[in-house]
Amino acid sequence: MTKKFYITTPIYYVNARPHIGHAYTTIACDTIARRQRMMGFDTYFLTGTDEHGQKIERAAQAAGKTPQQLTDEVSAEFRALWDRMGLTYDDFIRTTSEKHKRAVQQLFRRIRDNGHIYKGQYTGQYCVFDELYVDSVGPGAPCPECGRPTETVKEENYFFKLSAFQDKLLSLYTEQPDFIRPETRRNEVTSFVRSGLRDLSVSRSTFSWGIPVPDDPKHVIYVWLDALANYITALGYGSDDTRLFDRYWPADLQMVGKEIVRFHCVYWPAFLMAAGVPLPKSIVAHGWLLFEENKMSKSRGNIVRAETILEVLGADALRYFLLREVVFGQDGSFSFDALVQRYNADLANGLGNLASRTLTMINRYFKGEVPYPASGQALNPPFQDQSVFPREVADRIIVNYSTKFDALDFSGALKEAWFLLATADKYIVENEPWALGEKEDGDSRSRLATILYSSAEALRIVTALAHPVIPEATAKIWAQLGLGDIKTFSLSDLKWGQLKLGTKLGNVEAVFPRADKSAIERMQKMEEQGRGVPAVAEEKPVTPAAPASPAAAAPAAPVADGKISIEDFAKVELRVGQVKFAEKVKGADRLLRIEVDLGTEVRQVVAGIAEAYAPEALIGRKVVLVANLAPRKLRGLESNGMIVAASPEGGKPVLAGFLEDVPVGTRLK
RNA sequence: CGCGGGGUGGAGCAGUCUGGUAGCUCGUUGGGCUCAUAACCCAAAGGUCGGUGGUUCAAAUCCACCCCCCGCAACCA
Repeated sequence: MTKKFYITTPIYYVNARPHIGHAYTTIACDTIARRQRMMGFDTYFLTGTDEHGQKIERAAQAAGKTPQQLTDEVSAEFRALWDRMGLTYDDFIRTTSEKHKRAVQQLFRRIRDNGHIYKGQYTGQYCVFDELYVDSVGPGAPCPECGRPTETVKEENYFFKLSAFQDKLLSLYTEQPDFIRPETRRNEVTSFVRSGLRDLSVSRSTFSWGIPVPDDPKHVIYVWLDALANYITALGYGSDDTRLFDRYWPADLQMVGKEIVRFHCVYWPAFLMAAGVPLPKSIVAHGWLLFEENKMSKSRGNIVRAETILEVLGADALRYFLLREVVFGQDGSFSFDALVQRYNADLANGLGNLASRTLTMINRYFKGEVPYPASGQALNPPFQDQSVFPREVADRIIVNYSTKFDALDFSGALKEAWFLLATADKYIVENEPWALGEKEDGDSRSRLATILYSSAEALRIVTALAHPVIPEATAKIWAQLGLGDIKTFSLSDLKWGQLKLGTKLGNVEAVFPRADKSAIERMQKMEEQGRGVPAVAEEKPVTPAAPASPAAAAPAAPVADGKISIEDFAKVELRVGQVKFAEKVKGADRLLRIEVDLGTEVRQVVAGIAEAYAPEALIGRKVVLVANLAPRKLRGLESNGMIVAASPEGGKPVLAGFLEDVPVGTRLK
């Protein structure tokens, strides 16, 4: 019986449009899934979208859409991008599907019937952004996760007895160390659980965009319970047809971003225990992708979309870069420069060039047929040592590659494979096949045959190993080697010497044309054009995982090219004001309390410019004020407007002003 | 005492858990080769591994203290 392998990505929250961070997670899973298939495992690969919750409800409202319309759109975008990238998921689950909804209710019932859910009263602070209850803080306190103000809620809720699972979870982490990888994340989770777990509210009655609680439809089920369940509902848990569930559950590997480790490593196993469902074997957390050392965020305007890279360099380039450049599990850095450099050095000059030189010579010297190595087997030829390819290097690399790949050290595994490429390049130069090609004698011919056979064999092995990572190009090289469809090759059989003599080569052409500087410029330009107006303050990093991106107003899709209409601009009321009074806000480094005369009234504004301006220097100065901004409390002081300043990256703010005199109160337009 | 991540040749990083000759990629310089996508190969220069102290036969690695940088938050409507 073949062994099965079930792998999942997080389901992506549809409040953010897909970007390179989502792609990173999904590519990693796709690569693992491809390798498992090639190794002969019965593999099932799940991804999808998470579509419920208050954030979505509000975002839809802001965009003038129904929640279903919004989620339909964004979910389709994810799916379209995955298809365009050729990702080999077996199912794409949506939490708004009927199948999922019924199954989640089924799961809820099971947990409740098992006595792990009770009804209680909750009064406290809630962060809409993180869909998180915040314990032991006062009204208006900032969310400990994201810092946004929490909202006070008072509800009658259903509670899950999470506290009862503390010991079971701790022993799970101890007895099954691979349950959380890498180790640093396991330590974090362990100390979190050890510090004590509170019962978890698992229903909401303040909004309706969710799955109704069975027998009590005033409530909807907590989005995380809803979302996490996707991993089993997609397999048919809680439905009439549980064949997939029986075949694939428990999951072998569940990939998550480091920011949602807690949900997957604490809540998820607790829910499953409560329902009497077996636990997944391993939750693997990866790091974040930074852009040129900085976090990607909408407000920075430095989010990179996968489409740009696909367009210019292709999916393989992106896949290779992400898996080779980033040490898996740690944060990694993305930049167009680094991408193009990797592409040229490793793919064009490395794999592509070895394929090109090897295949060209076989075509030229042996009319396109893989030549017979000397002495029949080529593997023990009578030449001086350097004519013999060091096949033990190949044997060792096949083993090392597997070991590292299985430990999820993609970068290390690829390094191994590329060492074989370098070995082959060196081997070719040392043996100068082009010189032998000039000669007609039998010895030269058989030496030449050995050399080219060996080069082709090294190429074949690297191609097979790299196929899960760069599927398109390796499929082409495989065909150029005359080996047909690489999908039919069984990776577990890979070893030196399998290349059949006399194999007729396919058409040879470059698989990785070199990229020049214009590629970088093109990608940068595409990103600039693709960027919309930065949404409201949105500082969450680009993370692939579920509730990744945020802010209610975010997906209120701007006009296609990111421009706004004059009407949109007119909504912002900018007026000239004069500073009447300014003082430092006590206990704050950067804040000034400023009274600004608008002609018709004097406003109190709190501005974060104390580092750049002394209070007394501001008095009498004319400034530009956003006059119709909603009031906001800062350090306990109400701020009624925003003073406009240039905010250089990393520098101090510089106030906007006028070179000529303007009357106080004048509107800017 | 806010949380987290870092400080290793010019650049970017690995190595730190499990002490034992400091490694990789790119770049630079010189040379070789011409089969190949101006690609490939060889060689060289370049590091007191942030600092101080400790443990040890031995410290980039373990311990203590300190300095600096970057996110995030407090306070940037």
